[in-house]
Amino acid sequence: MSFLVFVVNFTPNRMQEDRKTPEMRAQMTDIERLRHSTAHVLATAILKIWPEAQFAAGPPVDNGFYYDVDLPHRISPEDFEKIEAEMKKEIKENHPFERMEVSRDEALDLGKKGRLAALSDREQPSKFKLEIIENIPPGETISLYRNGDFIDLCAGPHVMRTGNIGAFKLTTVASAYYKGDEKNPQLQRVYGTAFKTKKELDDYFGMLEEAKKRDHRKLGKELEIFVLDDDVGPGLPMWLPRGAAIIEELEKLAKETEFAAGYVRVRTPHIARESLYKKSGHLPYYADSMFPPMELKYDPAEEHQAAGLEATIGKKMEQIKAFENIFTGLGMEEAAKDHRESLQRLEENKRELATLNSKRNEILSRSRYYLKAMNCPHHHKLFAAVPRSYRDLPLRFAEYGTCYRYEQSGELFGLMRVRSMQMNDAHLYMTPEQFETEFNAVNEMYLKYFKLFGIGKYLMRFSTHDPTKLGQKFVDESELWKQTEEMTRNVLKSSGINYVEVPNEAAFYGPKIDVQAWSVIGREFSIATNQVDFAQPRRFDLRYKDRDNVDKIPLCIHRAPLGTHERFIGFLIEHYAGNFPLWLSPEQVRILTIGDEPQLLDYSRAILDELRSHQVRAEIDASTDKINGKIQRAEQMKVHTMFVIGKRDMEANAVSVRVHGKGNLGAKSSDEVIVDILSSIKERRA
RNA sequence: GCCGACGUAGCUCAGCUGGUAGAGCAGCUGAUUCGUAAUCAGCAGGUCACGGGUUCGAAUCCCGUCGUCGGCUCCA
Repeated sequence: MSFLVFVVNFTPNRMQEDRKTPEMRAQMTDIERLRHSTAHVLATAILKIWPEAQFAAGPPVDNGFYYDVDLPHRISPEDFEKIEAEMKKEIKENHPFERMEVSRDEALDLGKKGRLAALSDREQPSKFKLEIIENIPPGETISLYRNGDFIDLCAGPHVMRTGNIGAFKLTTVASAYYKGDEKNPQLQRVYGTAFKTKKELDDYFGMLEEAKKRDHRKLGKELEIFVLDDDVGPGLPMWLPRGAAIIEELEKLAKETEFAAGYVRVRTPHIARESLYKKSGHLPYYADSMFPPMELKYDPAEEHQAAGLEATIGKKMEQIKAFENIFTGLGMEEAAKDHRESLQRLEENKRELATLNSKRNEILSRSRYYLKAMNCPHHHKLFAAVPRSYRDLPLRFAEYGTCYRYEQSGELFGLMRVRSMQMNDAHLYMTPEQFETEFNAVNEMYLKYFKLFGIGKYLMRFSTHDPTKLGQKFVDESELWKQTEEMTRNVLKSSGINYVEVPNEAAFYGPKIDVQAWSVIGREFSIATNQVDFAQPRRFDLRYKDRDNVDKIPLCIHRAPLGTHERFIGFLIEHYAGNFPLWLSPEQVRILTIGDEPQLLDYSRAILDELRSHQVRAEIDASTDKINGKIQRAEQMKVHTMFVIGKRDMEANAVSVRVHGKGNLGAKSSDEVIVDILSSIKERRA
């Protein structure tokens, strides 16, 4: 497990993208400094091969560094050898990294001459570097770094000499939008990594190899947990029996936990009319993430009505046009005088038209159905279905809801990013006074789960809104945003939970907390979420009657401590490397018989039946393979416990126990072993 | 969605610069009766992702589509 450490970095990416002050840069660790210097050497090498290359940014990142370059030649991994050879030369020459401080004008002058991020003056200016200079605040020192002929605009810091770079390797080339904005052109991003010694570099790649063995896509296939089939569709995983078994266990866990915490379970359909998502406010903010709607045929009455409206609207449009033509011919002021009556009628028509249009839209909207991308609107309808009193609150609706999101094709990734998912969802409705207790209880639920699964490295991200994006990305309720964010921040502070605040990442309906964890592959994922919603209860006109006999709007929390089955199990596969604890193990016990004598088989089957009668997922391998072969196959499938049963065991009323990863534990009384197994499952032992 | 790479039997992979497919494992059949990580033999498995094109001839070269992967953007 120790090799997990290298991927863990508690700084969220988004914050790294912010401009670093010179003070922050000075805090660069030794390894970051080394990698940053290697990025300069990379640029030097690329320029030796392609002098026209234009460089943008070249920072150190979690496991290495990159440099963004604009170059007509498409750099491919086949070019790496050539580039690395140039880099080695540069390192061998052992140039010092010299820092030079220049005035803004000197910097601009060099940039215009194409001398920044270059080996010499060039015809084309260093366009990206010039832009960076523009963005350096007035008071700040502008510095250049030189190694050999290469001069770059750079705040540093660097290692002393290129020769200090002990070992490096280019890893991949990908594209990246300039400044991370989709609207900007794409640059080529060359990635590499560097270490002080060759051994550290080799160890790093060794660790990557180890990590690959845990990849949930690889293990998921080998262990027969899930499949993705092209005919079913991209991002639509199907669960094989072994995967479904894990799902069953997670649901059991969630249902027990939620029941004990006072939740009640509800069930809702997978689709809903467009009108529901108009009401919830999802359509303007979320439509891109939803599958396109299904259009149903109107029923004849509605169709007739719609056709009628269409005709009426057409007529009105013509009338208005005719009036407008007249008025523009005469000039409005005169028209108003002469045709006051007509003008009034025009206004009337306009109003009528608006009404008719909205009626027609409503009819159309009622014939359009969406696959649900979230469960909240359905749950809100359930809240509204029955008159609620303050005595009913908090009310906690839980459902393992099935949702469909139309994720962009490039986002799909094994089980971690899919288009169909089942969420450990619940919506909690409460009075403002109950908020703190409820919110805390949800956070505690996560922590309890994480302890159970042995998830030690995680980060709570508190996402808030960006006031400049009210009405676009976030509902336009400035005051309520402030209030709920303040409320949430206070709860977090007083509970003492560690968290980082991430601006501009809230849900459209309110601030949220995501719990981020790292897969062994080095990717970060939100696996759990806890979101405040002040917007939807208003939109759905949810109310409860308070003590003072006044209708009030409840506050809502959306929460999913176990996230979705897809992502959570993807995460668990990598977390456990497929070696699930007994309670989660898809196949908990496999009985391996030595030989196939009828008496022995009877004895073995009786034990199988006993296990199954206690809901233990048990199988028997009564094939004619040799015992070593049976063991090999069971071990490969990572079956948790094996009962090896031969004549000797049968005569002693025993089984020989073998546990995956632990080997042969010797013969034990079968009754005792079963009791042990049952208690391990019941207690969900690690 | 964007840029790039890749796509050969259920799985893991061979298949040179074009001459119309091969191994191991898994599967099936039979033999083997074996005490803690593979008993032996035989059989069967492929429209080389899909659709066009170049060519006497395409798994191999070109174009397009789909999918997967590495990133970017986005997210549970």
